[in-house]
This record gives sequence, C-alpha cells and structure tokens, in this order.
Amino acid sequence: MTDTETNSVPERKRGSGVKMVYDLLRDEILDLVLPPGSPIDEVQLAERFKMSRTPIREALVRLAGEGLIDTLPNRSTMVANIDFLNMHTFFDALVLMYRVTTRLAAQYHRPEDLQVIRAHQAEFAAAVQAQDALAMIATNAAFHSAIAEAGRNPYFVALFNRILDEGRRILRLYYQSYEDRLPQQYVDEHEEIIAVIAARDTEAADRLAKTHAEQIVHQIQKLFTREQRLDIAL
Amino acid sequence: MTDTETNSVPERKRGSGVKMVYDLLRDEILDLVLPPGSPIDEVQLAERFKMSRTPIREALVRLAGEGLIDTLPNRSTMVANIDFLNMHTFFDALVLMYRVTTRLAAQYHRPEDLQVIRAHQAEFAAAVQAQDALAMIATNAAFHSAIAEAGRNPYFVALFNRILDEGRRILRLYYQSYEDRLPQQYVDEHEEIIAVIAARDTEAADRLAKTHAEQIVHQIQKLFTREQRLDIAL
DNA sequence: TGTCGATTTCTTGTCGACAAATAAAATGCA
DNA sequence: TGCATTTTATTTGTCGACAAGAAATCGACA
Repeated sequence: MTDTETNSVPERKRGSGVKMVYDLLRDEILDLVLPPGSPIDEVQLAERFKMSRTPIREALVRLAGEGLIDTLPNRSTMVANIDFLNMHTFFDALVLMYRVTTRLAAQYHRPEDLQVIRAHQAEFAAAVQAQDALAMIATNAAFHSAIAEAGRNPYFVALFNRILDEGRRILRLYYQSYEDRLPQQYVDEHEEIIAVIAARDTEAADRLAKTHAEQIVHQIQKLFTREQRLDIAL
Repeated sequence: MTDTETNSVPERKRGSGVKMVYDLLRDEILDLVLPPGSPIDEVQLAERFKMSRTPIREALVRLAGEGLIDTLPNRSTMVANIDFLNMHTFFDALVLMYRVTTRLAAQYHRPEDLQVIRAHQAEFAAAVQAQDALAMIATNAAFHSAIAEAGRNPYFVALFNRILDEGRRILRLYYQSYEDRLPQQYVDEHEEIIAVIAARDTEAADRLAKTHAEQIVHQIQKLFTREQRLDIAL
C-alpha cells in the first residue's frame, strides 16, 4: 500500500476548519435542520469533520456570540430557542431596521449596489414563480441584506443581518407545515423599493419599507395565531 | 515545605478563567489602556494569568466577535482601530439608538427600572460634580444602558451597548489630552429624560433623547475638528 | 417499593506539546 | 554594498490527553 502520501493527510488548509464548521452549523441552524433545542455534541462533530475538538469549540463560541446557540456551563450546549413570548420585540426591531437600512440605501448607495440588489430581486422573483417557499425565505433575506449593505452602516448591517437570520428561522418553522406562497405583491413592492432607492428618495424609501415590513410582520402574526388555534383545537 | 496542598493549585474555578480574561481585556480596551492597534500576545497573556493558551484564545474569539479586536489569520491579533473616516455611521447609529431605547423605556419600564436608572444618574451627577471626566464617560454610558434595559428589547440593547462601548473608546481618546468637563446641562437633561420616562410620555422621550444625543454628537465633532486643526498646525 | 446516597459514566474545560505559516535574520552572490 | 535566497525564530492553529463537574446508574436501607 502506498499510503505514505495519501494516508493521515487532513487535506485541509490550516484555519479553514473553523470556518467550515461554523458555516455548516449556521446553515443547519437557520434552516432548522437543527431545530431549536437540539443538543450539540462536540465529540460527535469532531468525528464528523475528522478534526479535534479545539476548532469545533471555537466555531461554537462564535455561534454563541451571535445568539444562535446557548451554552450552559459544564453542561450541554444546544441550539437557541425562539422566544415566542417576546415576539413583539423582534417585530419592533425588524420594522425599524427595514426602514433605516432602506432609507440609508437610498441615501448612500452606489451604482454597483443596485446591480447586486436587482440580482437578488430576480432570484426572489424566480422563487415566487416556482412557488418554492424556502427559496423565497432565503432570497428575500438576501435581498434586504443587500439593501442594508448599500446603506453602508456597519452597525445597522450587523443588527439587521442578525434579525434576518432569526426571521429565517421563524418563517422556516411555519413553512415546514404550511405551503403558503408569498404573494406576487411582495415582488412588486420590492420593485417599488428598488425604484425609490435608485431615485434617492429617502422619505419614500422609509415609507415603503415600513409598509413592507409591517405586512411581513402581519403575515407572521397571522401564521402565529393560526398555529395557536390549532394548538387549542388539539 | 508543605507544598502538597498549596502548590500547583490554580485556586480558580473551572470556567472562570475565560470570563476573567475576557472582562479584563474588555475593560483595558475600552479604557484605552490597550490603545487601538496594540498587539495582543497570547503566550504573554497566558503567563500573566497563569493559565494555558486555550482559555485565552476563547476570550479573544469572543472579543473578536464583538469587534473589539481584529485577528489576521496566522498572524498577529490586535486591538481594533477606530474608523474615523466613517464616523458619521457611528453618529447615525448612536442617535437612533438613543431615541429608540429611550422611547421604549418610556413605554415598557417597570418601577424597579427607574430605581436603577436613578442610581446611575446619581453616579453621573457625582462624577460631574467631581469633574472626573473618565467617570463621567463610564457613568453616562451606564445610565443610558440602564434605560435601554428598561426598554426590554434585546436586539436594541445588544446594538446599543456595542455603540456605547465604541463611544467610550472615542471619548476616552479625547479626554486623555483635554480636560474638558461635560457641562452640568447634561445632568439636567438626564433628569428630564427620567421624568418623561416615568410619565410614560413616549413622544417626549423620543424628542429629548434625540436632542440629547445630537448634542453629544456635536460635542464629539467639536473635539474632532479641534484635534484636526492641531494636526494641521504641527 | 420508594427514597436517599454513593458510584460510575459522560461531557466539558484545561493543559502541554507539536506542526504549519509567517516574519525576521543570516548567508551567498554579483 | 545591495539584492535575492535560504535559514532561523516566533507565533498561531491543531491535536491528544487528562481532570473537574454534572447527570445517570446502581445499590443500600427503610
């Protein structure tokens, strides 16, 4: 066996392990492959990725810093739960960040930003056309994240991305059971938002973003109450 | 020597090491004991705290997650620089978060919150009385952080605390050289803010917070331009 | 049979050491 | 002397192992 060359070679660049684990765990958490409350086992991950626990732990520390996992000292670590009791705080933050980032995008965007935003919008429209709810969720988040980037305020971008992540989890939770399709109306509203950003109309951007966000909030609340009714009926 | 009991005993609870290093480094960074750009040496910290590099690295990963240090892969890690070129993004975020957190505090605060807020205000007033600029900076930040807590929106609290931290660094930078004293006016404005929060007057809270924040921004900008003039004069 | 306590098991936090990557120093050559 | 290249040194990223803490299991006793 000529294993002197191929054997026991990690085949992996130094420092890439953490990012790999981080990215994958993050995706699995946001896509609810790992639902809230799922236990996270370090040794299991270490075996799965064929690396020691050290880089695994670093990835977990970073995820904990973003609030995606909760770590009890000397005890288990698990995927963070969704706080349904204080959902209104999430809605408040969502609406405000939609408004602020869209407003700033209208103010500070550069031509190349619009191209990126339009590309995301095209993907979102395609997802709506295909009635692929999960793709809608992801592309919608990417669309608004791109708008936030165009606003060029790192503080707002960071918070907004965090909120969009949480929103992805919440929507994913409902679209597991309900194959509702986001209406074509959202696509049209996105087009309007792009138009006012391109026209640098900050007030209109604020107004449209507010309406748009409130509609999304309303939709989530509708799903939420429907779910509650089902719980009661059981 | 009866070293069987006292020797080689870490005298430190399991898991407390990370927090200790994290807290201390954080304070030293915010107080500019470690100025922006300072190199951070893992082994040096390990020797200083008499522990291995593992808990040190965990603390550093967390600090990096909060943007307080920058880590170049395979190279040095250092205290994050202050982005003077995009200071306006900081000001935008500061003003908005002042407004939102104060508004929410007026809306959602409980009686015990007011006690905490008033206690911080007393400390701030004492610092102003003593003309202790550094204490003013710290107690002012604590005062507004307490207001944010009373607003009970974890998303806004997290971002606001991050902004207040950055503000502490910026102010500290100027108050190293200039012994300006924050005016008594700020103490009075704080009192007004407390009053409208207690009265649950959200609109007045918003308005006062906006004015208050803009004054602080203006003051920082004044220090900033003065510093620039000195740079030119040299 | 149920409850309390001791023991075992399992997971996490820490350690010391090694290897890779980069920076710094030293050497060779024109 | 100046530049390129090799060598050394320093620092980071990763590893395997061990110890502490908590949960689970087991057993003794009422």
